[in-house]
Amino acid sequence: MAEAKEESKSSEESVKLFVGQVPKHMTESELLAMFKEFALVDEVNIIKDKATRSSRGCCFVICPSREEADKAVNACHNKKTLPGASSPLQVKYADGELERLEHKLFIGMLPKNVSEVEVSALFSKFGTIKDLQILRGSQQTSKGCAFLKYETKEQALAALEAINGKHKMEGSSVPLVVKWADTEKERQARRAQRAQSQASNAPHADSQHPSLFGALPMGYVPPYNGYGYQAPGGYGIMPYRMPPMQNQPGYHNMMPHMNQANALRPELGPNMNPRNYHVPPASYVGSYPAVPGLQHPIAYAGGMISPRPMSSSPGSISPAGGNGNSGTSSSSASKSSGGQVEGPPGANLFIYHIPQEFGDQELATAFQPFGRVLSAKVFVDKATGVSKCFGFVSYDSPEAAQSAISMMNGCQLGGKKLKVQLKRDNKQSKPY
DNA sequence: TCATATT
Repeated sequence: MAEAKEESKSSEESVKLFVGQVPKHMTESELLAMFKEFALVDEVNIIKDKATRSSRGCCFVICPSREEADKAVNACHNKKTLPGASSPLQVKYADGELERLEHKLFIGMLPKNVSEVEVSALFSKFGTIKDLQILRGSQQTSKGCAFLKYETKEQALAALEAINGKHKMEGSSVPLVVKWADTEKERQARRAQRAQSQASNAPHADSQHPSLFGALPMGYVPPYNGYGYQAPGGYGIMPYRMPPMQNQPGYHNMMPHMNQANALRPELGPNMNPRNYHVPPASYVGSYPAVPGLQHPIAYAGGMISPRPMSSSPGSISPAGGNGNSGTSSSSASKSSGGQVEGPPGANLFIYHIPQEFGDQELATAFQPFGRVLSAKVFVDKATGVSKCFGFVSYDSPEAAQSAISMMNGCQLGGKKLKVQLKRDNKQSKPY
């Protein structure tokens, strides 16, 4: 009441939390009310899909202080499951937030023989050092870089500006590098970037000098011309100014090399692998409606699927009459900016033991013959981009899903047998 | 082995 209207109070000490596992139907006020039971909260922002404006199932929560933020985290993270969610709330500092709060510095180009004491002596001129660690390898040998935390951002900034590129430690011909430490996100990006270039380059190309590599900043451009250390060893700085990472891991571009996999690509056609193309039972062929480019749904049936009589009406596998599927695989399945499209109850499949090299496209293609595929998603590890070998396929009808189960469950694809089941249903029937 | 998503 007597409280002044708090506009955007994104002050230095307010803290942003990221919250996952938020049911898409919840509103910001509902969430605000809920979080206020546990901590002071200034604001809740639901994260929405740019295109559809619908909730992406997560939100940001702004707390006035770190203490309040911690209260919210401790009370909610993995502790509460909101109605309709499949797993408990995920409540954590938003990307970059911890780093921003800690004003952590990275120090590079340290001579290997320099110890904590010497680093401390130099940097304590700018403020009280809260934390300092020199990175060391197996024999405790210094990696030539360190992380350092001050109590305040101002102290860190002062040190950064005074020392970066300017101060040479005794016996060193090269000035120290001081920059804001990478955020977790940047580290992940770098990791993924490296994994990717490793996958596409010859394995001998990675002979970077480790300490130099670690010292080179990715996003930070110093206010002066160069660091001074690029000349001596002839190491160019240029390669480190990388473009934003490509989120598509290299294997997405790999052609599946198994013959069965090729058979899954209508655009390649079964004739690419005549030896692997098995003529399907006539009854099945006859019952399958003529769809351009899709006339070989049984290609992978060849010897792989136990020839079971189709007990359900053959018509039920019709891919949603007259869809605009003009032949190639890349049409209806992969659309929709980010969010997965879910089909009606009973039309969504969970699939396990998907071959490692399959991506969304390949999965969609594999399940296309049984009906209109609304979405197909293979799950990949966030950091490495490696497939987790499971995923989801959604159809527009339960009949299509049943057909896919009967044809594809137990089907040997790659090394293992597919497991194809109805997706578990998390949503409880709406109470009114 | 069942949707991990950072305005």
